[in-house]
Amino acid sequence: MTQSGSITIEDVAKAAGVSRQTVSRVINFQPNVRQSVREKVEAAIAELGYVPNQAARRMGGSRSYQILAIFEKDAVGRSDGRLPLDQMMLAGLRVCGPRGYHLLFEEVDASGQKSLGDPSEQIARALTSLKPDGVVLCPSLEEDPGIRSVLDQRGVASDYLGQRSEFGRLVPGLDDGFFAEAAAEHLLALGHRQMGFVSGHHDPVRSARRRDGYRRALIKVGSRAHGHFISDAPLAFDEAFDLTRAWLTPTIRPTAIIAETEETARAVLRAAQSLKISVPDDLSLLVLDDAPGLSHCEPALTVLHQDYAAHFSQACERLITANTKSASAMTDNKNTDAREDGFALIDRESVAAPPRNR
Amino acid sequence: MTQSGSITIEDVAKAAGVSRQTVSRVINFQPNVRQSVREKVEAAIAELGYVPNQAARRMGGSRSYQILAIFEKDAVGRSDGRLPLDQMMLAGLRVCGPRGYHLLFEEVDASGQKSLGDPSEQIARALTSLKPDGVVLCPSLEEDPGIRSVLDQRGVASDYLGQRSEFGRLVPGLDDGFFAEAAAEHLLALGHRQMGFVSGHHDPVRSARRRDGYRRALIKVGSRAHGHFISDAPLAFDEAFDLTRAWLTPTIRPTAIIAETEETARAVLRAAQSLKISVPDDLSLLVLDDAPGLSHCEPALTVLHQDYAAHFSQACERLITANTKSASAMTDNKNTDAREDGFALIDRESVAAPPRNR
DNA sequence: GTGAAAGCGCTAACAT
DNA sequence: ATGTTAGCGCTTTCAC
Repeated sequence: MTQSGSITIEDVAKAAGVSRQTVSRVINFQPNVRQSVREKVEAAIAELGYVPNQAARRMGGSRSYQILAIFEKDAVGRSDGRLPLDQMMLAGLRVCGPRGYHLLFEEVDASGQKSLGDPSEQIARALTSLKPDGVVLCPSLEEDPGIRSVLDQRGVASDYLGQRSEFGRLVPGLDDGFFAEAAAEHLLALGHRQMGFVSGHHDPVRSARRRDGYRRALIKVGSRAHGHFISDAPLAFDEAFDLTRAWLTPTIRPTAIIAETEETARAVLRAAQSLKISVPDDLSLLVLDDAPGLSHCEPALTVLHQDYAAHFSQACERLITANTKSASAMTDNKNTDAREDGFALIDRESVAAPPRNR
Repeated sequence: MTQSGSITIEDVAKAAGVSRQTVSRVINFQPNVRQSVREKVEAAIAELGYVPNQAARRMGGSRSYQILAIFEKDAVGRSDGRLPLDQMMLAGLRVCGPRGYHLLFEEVDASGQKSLGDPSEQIARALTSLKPDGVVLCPSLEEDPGIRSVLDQRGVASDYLGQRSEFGRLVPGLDDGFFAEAAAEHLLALGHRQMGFVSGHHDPVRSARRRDGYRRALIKVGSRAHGHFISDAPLAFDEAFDLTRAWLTPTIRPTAIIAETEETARAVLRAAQSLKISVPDDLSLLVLDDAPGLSHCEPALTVLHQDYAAHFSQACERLITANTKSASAMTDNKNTDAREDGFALIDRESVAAPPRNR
């Protein structure tokens, strides 16, 4: 069926009795091709099993049908709130594939490798080698001015996971503050007022933004809990365990705790168990980071998590759309910003109303 | 510093006062360039910040510097023993990047999508579009004859995660039998004889191979436990819980259990707890699948896991090496097969000698 | 609406 | 050991 010696656009042109150019127009969905001709070409394509050669497209034209995702070495992984590269990739693949785009990942290592140069040089190299149509900068690379400027200089389209407003301006990057605020408000709505926050995130800056969001939510309803029940930095398991025990021992204690990661959540849970404090009857526990094992805790832990995969695929989509649009309509990108919230609640068994409300 | 209008091989040639071809030879580490000339060219490259254009290399030559990893939709993820795509990608990137290769991932969906055609057609399309130098077929795609034959026809180099011997012949694919055998032997060496095996793997075929390996190990030492303490199919949490309780209730009961996944491990642990059977004092628990939360169980769970990332990066490496070799030395690939075992023990707290041995 | 010509940046094959 | 000549398969630009 499929022949071995590559089938080129030339072959299709010949088979359809048209010029290469017409075939090119058809495969690129460009105008100025009569319907009848288009159909003839499409038939020839189907019959010959023609598939355009990616490298050749890049060579000839201006688009490369490649989008490049760049992430920081330490920012991806399976613990402490790191990015779920696997899920992001799957989501990205599913938007890129059908549109004929390919997705490439590149890791940059900020911790000064000598031979490779600094991160922006690494990226510059990748850009000239690959000439991607767009790049997705994963957190917290979007905050690196050196990288941003390389991208700008080259005029490479870039996008990010989410955006937030900072000092009244919209800046790229996840809105961790809003996210934590939403988490707190979820518990507030249930009636909780004495509410704790245990940090565990690998990125102290993002973690601090989350604590701010949590504070805002509590201040808004006039609770002073944020003065008492909050860790002032990301904690490891043992620290989180000790801190939680300290919170839960006195009579006045939180009725709900937000744990930033799987690890801290397990610590909180164990601390509660050690004190015979029942979850969720006496204490609600909300985790900001999902993991498969969380559904097999006793009780199963309720999670509100940032949907990194959705954020990522949306970034890919925007990049592709911008690329396609500018090629034809070139409508001004007024940045409609109908971005989703980008987080999702998985309601399991660890969150309930506070005791006095029942 | 770095100029915007692309710097090409031509620019370097001019700057170094040589021909394009000589520059090409230098960047490809080919022979027949005088040391002095080589240095002049290298200097020019460094000065101009030249980086070869990937697409152009593909167009001109026969190598594409791309390797394509293909996986099945349902075979990757974070539960039930699925492939850790993120870790594989990182490992792969780290071998490909330094050698100038790029890594692409492609998902195939066996569950008959109409528009895309069957898996081998999807792959055929990717192959003609990308012309990768090699492809890594992830489990259990290596068992699909249709896919293998597409690869063969096109003469695309392919490699796999591991290999095992089957009916006396070496076939591609992970050696799950040997792996489970090793797990059982680890416990056997500690003195366990009554040993259970709880399946939970998403792939029943691989799971069955593991159970066989476990059986072999027990038979080898004359234990009959494999007749009693083994699930006959992959189990979900509740089933694993019930089965384990059934095993642990009578007087004659296993002193060790191998759980295939995080989920089943948690089920076993809970079953033991519910029966007040202490782990590891009365029961050892060995898990075949790691997850971050496993180190925060009570007790922390000991894991022996297949190192998919290592398998994957080794496959990439072999592909690249073969590609490079054939370009210069073309030594016959006698398949030295110095492949690693490809699994690793993470010794935590859930495995100990059986009670009677202490 | 369609076609012809001219590259894109590189490497293979062949000179020299 | 080095240079020259052809392309690779596509898109762009510009004719028609």
